[in-house]
Amino acid sequence: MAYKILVVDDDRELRETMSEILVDAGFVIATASSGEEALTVLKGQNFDVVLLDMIMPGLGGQEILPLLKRQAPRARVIMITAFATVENAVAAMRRGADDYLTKPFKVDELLTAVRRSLEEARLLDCGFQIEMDSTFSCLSNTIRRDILKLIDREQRLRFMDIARHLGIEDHTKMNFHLKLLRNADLVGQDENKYYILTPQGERIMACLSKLTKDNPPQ
Amino acid sequence: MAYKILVVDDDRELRETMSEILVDAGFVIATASSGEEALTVLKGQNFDVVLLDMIMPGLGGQEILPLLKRQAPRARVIMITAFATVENAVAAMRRGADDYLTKPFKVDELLTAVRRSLEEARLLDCGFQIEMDSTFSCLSNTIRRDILKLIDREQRLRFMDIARHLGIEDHTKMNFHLKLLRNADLVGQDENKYYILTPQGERIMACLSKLTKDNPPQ
DNA sequence: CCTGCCTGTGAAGAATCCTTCACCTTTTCC
DNA sequence: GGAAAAGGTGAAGGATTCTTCACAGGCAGG
Repeated sequence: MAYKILVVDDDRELRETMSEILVDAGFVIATASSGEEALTVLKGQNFDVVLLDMIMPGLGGQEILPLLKRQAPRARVIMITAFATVENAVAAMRRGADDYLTKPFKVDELLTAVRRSLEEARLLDCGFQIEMDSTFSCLSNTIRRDILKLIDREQRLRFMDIARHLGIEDHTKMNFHLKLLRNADLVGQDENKYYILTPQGERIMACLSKLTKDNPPQ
Repeated sequence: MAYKILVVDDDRELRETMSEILVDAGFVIATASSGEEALTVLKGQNFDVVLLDMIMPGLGGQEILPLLKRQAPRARVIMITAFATVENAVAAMRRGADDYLTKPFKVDELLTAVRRSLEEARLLDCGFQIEMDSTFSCLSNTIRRDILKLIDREQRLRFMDIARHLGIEDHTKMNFHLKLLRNADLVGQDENKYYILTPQGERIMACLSKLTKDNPPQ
């Protein structure tokens, strides 16, 4: 399963050079000579990485970056420019680029950046093959979300601590919800039976904290 | 409700200058003279923005950035350095900094960066005051997730299109789930009764697409 | 007008989820 | 050792959620 990379550059020669390097390295390549063409190509297929020139006639890299991210949110984007300033680089990253390469670059730099992006994508995705049904049905219950929030804040808690914190006097009820959380692999227990978040649980909470604001800045 | 900013710098003079500027601008400031101290301060309270010097004795900005993000995922981090190269800037952004400022900076640059970060945080948070129960209980059901995915892909669909796409022969069943999705404000209908995603629905799907990979790169 | 299809409602029953109760084992502490 | 608290199980019943069925208005085309 070779990784697919889209090379977007108006300079035909550079496009072909990059393609050659990447093909030699075992990647599957498609090219586009403009931002508009890139968006069309992206409609048809999924890419793992997009190499995007900043400066192109018509829509430049800066302009299509947000469109591209919307079209293919899972693709990693590496911006390429000859015009490297700190401000430009920061601006590109702020807009959602994942990495930034300055022309001229060495073959190794290109390959390193691509491989690193792929590696990061793998880390992001992977281990994250969630059992959606159990995960979301866990999250659909207020008590369970409160338990998660509490453990997330306190790091490690034991059974009765959770019950008291949340004012749940019936411990069998707690147990019922804790069991569901354990089955969904969102919480686990350490060697001393303290309840803790699993890695999955932590990721979910990180994601959740972006969707809510229950501690608004006072 | 003034915004709270944490200034982390080992240079006392600069720390005080920045504090003064920011206090004058109406922010509430705390300071820390090292990475370690910053983490301790962060334990006690929530900050909206952290200004973080890259180069400090002991733990430098680079090292504490991930710890800081873990400790306070909602805080926006602006890195500060005298040693500005494109590589450094890109590296800092890749590690999770939200912006990057080079010393020496003008008063305006500092204030602009801070205000922009706050603005972005507001955009991220806000409009996103989800009704969690209904949202998650919607997402906990496979059929409803499939409906969302389908609408997300096709943009606009009418009732029977959805039913046929998903192979649901009983339309009243579809209707039941659609009603829940409408109540949770995840899908809506346009003027021609086509079903579409609401802004909320789109945000949720964007978030979801990061958590799953149902179109793995072939 | 009538027929067929699209879209929708309300209600009854099936399936699932949540709570509660009775009961049990393990740990902790006096 | 013994009492109290912690931590856990299984089963019964109530509360929700999901499916199914019967029914109906709106709208196209013959």
